Amino acid sequence: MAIEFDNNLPIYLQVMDYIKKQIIAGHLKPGDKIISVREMAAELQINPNTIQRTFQELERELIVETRRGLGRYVTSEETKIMEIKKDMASNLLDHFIQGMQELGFDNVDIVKIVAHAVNESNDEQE
Amino acid sequence: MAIEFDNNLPIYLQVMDYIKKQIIAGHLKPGDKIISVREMAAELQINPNTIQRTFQELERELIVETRRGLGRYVTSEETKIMEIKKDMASNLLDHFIQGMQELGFDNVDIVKIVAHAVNESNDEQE
Amino acid sequence: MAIEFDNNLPIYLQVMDYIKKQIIAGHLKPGDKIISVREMAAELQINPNTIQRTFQELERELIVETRRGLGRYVTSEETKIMEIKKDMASNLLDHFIQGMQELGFDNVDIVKIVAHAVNESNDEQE
Amino acid sequence: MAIEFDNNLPIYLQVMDYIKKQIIAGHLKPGDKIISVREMAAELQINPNTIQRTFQELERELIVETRRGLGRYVTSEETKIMEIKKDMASNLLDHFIQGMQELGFDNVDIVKIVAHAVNESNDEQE
DNA sequence: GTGGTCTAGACCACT
DNA sequence: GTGGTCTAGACCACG
Repeated sequence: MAIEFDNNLPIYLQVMDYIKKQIIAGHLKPGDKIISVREMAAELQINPNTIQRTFQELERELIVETRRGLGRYVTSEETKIMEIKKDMASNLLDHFIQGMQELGFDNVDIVKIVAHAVNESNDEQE
Repeated sequence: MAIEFDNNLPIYLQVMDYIKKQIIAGHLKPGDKIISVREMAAELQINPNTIQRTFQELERELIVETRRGLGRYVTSEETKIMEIKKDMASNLLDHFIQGMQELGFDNVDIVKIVAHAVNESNDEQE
Repeated sequence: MAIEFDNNLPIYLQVMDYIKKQIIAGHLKPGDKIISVREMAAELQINPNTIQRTFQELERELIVETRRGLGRYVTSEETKIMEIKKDMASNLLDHFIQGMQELGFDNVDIVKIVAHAVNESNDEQE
Repeated sequence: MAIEFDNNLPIYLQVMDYIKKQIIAGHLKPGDKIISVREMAAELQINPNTIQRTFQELERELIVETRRGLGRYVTSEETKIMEIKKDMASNLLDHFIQGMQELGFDNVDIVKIVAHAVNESNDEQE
């Protein structure tokens, strides 16, 4: 449950990312109640206000909804969740490929490198 | 020549990255003289203090060296440059693969997605 | 029967307004018995405590009176009701005119705009 | 420069409104530099964080833009400003007319009342 | 000097 | 108990 924080990025953004991934991975399902701000703050060892900020932003992105006095819930719109997954994947991909190209790798290299890395990670799993 | 800045990341880190990529891509060669802080500040529309900070860090990483009275130069150690390239590529790769796995893509998916994206980027270039 | 709540305003104030309007519009007449807190809470999808608070305030404003063991009733003083109507209208009017003036509309503009809006609303009704 | 705050509405929303009106009224012109968060906080006797929140929202609405280390500026897009004016006027109008209708005033009444109020305010000015 | 973020702790409306 | 807002004061990156 602990997040490894990157000091160069606002915490609330990193927690947003963390929660989005929890949703996409299915650990938080559409319509699920989300633990309270105070609880999550305690678990992640972060100030409640920072968690509050996190959810404020997630709510603005329609990923989460608040019910007065009851708590917060994951949006029940499955399409929204698929959309987030696509967006996040697409961002990762663009960032990676553009970065590799700027480092002078050509397309063939890039595919090879990924294939190789993936095989290694396979070996580890076995 | 303008960098698109991400407001959520310190500018000096983004400029460091930019310069490293210039070196690795060969636009700045080992031993090359680097333009002055003021010049670069003007080009990138950034405050000279921030550029100064950038070079301080690059110097700490032994990528750049200052010769008193002469200016700043790219390190002439080619091995150092190869090392940076490897580091940056490795960071990109790890970040990408870890992220994709957290989103629930398996290894086969990941390779497919990259291969597909790379082909598209080929088409654009033609 | 559902109220559209403005999240930025206390609910009990919004329900007070709603009930006052019901009285003024004649849907609740002087001396009428008011449905129970529980019933209203269920209808408006609000917690009974909040409805309770609403009536407390309405009682303080002498718009509603509690008869022990019998329930709550709309005040039977017609003058009181006229007074409320005048107050609410006057508040609406002041708020509107002051706001429009702050936006730079002069008096002639304001009358024109209202006349125009009212005609449109006429058309819709036909 | 002092705002009369309504205790039932978040301060940051009231300050947002205040600033929008300043812009629409021309006291803040497109492209103008806005006084610093700390300064405005001192003037309005509000905590700087609350002002910060105000501008965060105004920036999201594209009414204000931030230049790193330099300060905040009113958007230079005049169309945006006209748009805000129209929105705010339209909100005021809708709120007023709907409210009056709910109080049982018909369209003719409403126009009469506004015309009368406006004449009074004219008399005061003379 | 500027804005951006974070912590700490408080009060409120609502369930 | 929940979330929403506000205050107070701190540190950081940037100019």
